[in-house]
Amino acid sequence: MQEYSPEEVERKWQAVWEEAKYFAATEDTARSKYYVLEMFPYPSGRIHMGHVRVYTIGDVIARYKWMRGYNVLHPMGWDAFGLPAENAAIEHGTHPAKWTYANIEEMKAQLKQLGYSLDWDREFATCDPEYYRWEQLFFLQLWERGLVYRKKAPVNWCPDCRTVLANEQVENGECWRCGSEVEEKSLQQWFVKITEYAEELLRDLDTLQGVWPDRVIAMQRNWIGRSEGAEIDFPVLGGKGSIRVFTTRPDTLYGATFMSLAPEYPRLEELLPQGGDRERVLREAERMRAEDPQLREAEEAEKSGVFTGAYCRNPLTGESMPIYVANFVLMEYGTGAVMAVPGHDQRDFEFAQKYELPIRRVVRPEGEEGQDNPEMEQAYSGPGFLVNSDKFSGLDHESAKQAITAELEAMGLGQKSVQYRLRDWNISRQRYWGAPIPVIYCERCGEQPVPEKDLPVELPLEVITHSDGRSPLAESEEFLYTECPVCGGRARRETDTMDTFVESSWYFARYTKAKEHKAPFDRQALDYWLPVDQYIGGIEHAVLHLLYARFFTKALRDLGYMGIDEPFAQLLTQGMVLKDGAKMSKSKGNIVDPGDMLQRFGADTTRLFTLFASPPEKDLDWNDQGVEGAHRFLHRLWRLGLELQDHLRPVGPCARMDGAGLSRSARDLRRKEHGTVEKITRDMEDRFQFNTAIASVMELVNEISSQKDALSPQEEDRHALSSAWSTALIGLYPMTPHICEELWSRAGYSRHLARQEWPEYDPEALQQEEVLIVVQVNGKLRGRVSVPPDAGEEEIKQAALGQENVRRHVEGREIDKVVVVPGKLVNVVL
RNA sequence: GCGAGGGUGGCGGAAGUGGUAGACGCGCUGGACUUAGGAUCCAGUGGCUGCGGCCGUGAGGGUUCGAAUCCCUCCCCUCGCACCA
Repeated sequence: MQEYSPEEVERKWQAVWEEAKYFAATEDTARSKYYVLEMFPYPSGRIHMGHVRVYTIGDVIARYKWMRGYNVLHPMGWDAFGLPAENAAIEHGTHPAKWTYANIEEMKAQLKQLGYSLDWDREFATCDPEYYRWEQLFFLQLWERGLVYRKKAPVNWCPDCRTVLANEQVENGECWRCGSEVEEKSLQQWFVKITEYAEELLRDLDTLQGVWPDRVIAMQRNWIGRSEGAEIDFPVLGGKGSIRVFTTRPDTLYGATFMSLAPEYPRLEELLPQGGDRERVLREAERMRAEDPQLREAEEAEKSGVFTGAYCRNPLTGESMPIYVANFVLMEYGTGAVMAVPGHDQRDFEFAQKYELPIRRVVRPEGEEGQDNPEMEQAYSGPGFLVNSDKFSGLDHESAKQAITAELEAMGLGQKSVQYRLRDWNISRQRYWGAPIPVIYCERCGEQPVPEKDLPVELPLEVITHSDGRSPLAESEEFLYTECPVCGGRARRETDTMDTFVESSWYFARYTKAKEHKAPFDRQALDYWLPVDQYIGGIEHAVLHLLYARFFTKALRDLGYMGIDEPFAQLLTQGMVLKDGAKMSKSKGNIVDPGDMLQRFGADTTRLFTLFASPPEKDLDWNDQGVEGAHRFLHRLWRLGLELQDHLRPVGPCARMDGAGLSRSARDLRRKEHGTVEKITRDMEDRFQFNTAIASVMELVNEISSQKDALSPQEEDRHALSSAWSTALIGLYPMTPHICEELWSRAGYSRHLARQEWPEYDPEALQQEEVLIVVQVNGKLRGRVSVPPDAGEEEIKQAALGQENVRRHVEGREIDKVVVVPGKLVNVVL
């Protein structure tokens, strides 16, 4: 018998699929479309197990949807701009472009070896000017609409990457990419007004409920950080205007006994009274500003501050409140000034204790009636009723928020306000290998957009990259100097490039017509394919790529490019691939290389193990013995296929047949076959539980193995066997397509599995000839009886009570009642 | 602290609406075939047992004829956010 040779089988079928362009999508509006997409890879060199996992999951879905008759789009491309290319260029003396394209070739070959059903006709790399030119166009159009602006601002600087980072790209004060500690720098940067969409980004999360993982929704909600409250003006004594604060607790205004300002508060100096401690206060504020932002922003950090000598007036109590500078007040959030309510805010409480400031209860918890002025040991931030609040006393705190805000509004000293934690997206990067920002600086005319007809602003390829972070663009005279589009005078180009997250914010839309050269999109193709029906990727992009892409979709919609609000109808976040319980890494030396796996076991085994070892969203601990188990199963499948092939008829899966003409074994086999279809369809359709789908097919294969010799040589039984075998191959095909195609053709089929339809099971074939009834006595398992499926309750009951073991347990005792669940069990209660 | 998700054999993991806990696979044990096997095949495999059973899904309580599943109290783990006023 011929040995199973994955290499041979896989090469053969990959060639067949490629030649026939089986997986090229066409805009066929008559058919329902299904767009399945995995987050595209950065071409780092070779693929790793994380790639194998995500693309395998996507491929199973794509192949399954093909079988369900959908017009499937399953494209692939390259997130090709980015820092590693520059670093590699410096290290190996090559050019980022050369390095990148070489990597793409290598990774593409590996993806092909894995047998993914990708539409390679739509492939593109984001570093191609044909791609990023449209991004430059979007930049200009967003700018025109006021959604892009330039400002000097304190930004996150990664000293290792030698570039700035957006807030989303800083994790615990460290660079998301390299882990270096982020520093603060003040630079002129380009920002995209994502905050303009904060409300919509938050609101539309509701539409993703149930189709996106809860935690991703939670993380985005958290990140956007909407807070409802009021802005309140506190007049400064001495006629120096007023200080505006934002608070979520206007109900506690009567408890505001002092004011805290951020050390960066811009009007600080003018608020200080003449003479006295001016210098000392400014020095203290300076010291706080210099504190390590990491430490300063930690909750455990010691609260400290300095009294400014100035006072403001509480607009409702009329009391004067000392103004402090406090290290825990952030300039970036709200107004940079906080009304301090020590009775009901723990930070203010600690501050008040330290500086001996008055602490007053204004919200009394339920059940503490009469205790309006207790000795407080900590702040109370819960619900309750107002006390010590003049005419508002007695109101519940929620109504008091409304009432007090309304009162302030009437006085002209406040109004409702909503604040977000989300900040605008800083997209400037001080790097070479990215899409140039299409802006020209003219000494006379200032910042000017590059005219659309001059796009793309191409990244010059003849440059030298430096290890010291000098910008090659600033050194390239050809790139740098240009004419001002307004006055024609000598002008300079912007030398910063765009954050690479900009490219990945719209690539999914470009696939709908990747070869469109006159515009970013073909509207018809785009409307047909979008949104992505199933998106798959890592959880690490919960507030990075996934937030940016949602924002870009809405922005492009408003620019008139698309008609959708959300880009990804369903999201699956796959778990990590671990080895020995830890993330794979070079330093730990626990890397499993997909290349090795392909060589030793082939694509089908690698895919099968990856899918079988754990459900997609959970982490997967790589297990070499598990891989061998998967390989063993495929060997068994192969041997079985070769043994059966000459006895099979190409009757198709779930073939119609007369149950009465079948032997007992054949009927059992047929029931198993149809039951398997029912089970795996559910697993594939609703929950992407590929591990249990595989387990079910394994059961069917085991059943075929054990029944095959008991079958009669008659035509009817042979059909049952053929049908069951077809179903097994179809069920496994999305996971292990090569071996299944081969065995399928050996089973006598001429049409390939790639074009085969998914079977429909026949509920009648599921009918049991006898059903096993479990018999319990007082809830404990005491026996089993077989009864006809249509047996009535009484009949089942009698059969159960007739069981010998059941009789023994019941003997001599009175039966209280008998619970009969037809088709399932009998419980005799004594 | 807030938010999300989890705790089931030696291991990965199964158990659509409460109804035989442990499917499928790994590992392990015994056997067969073999010069040999880490190949293949067969049988077994939650724990304890006086072989009648008893105990078992993080702990404790509850609802129910019946709970991994529902309710209450608590413990532990993982991830995310965290001085955001």
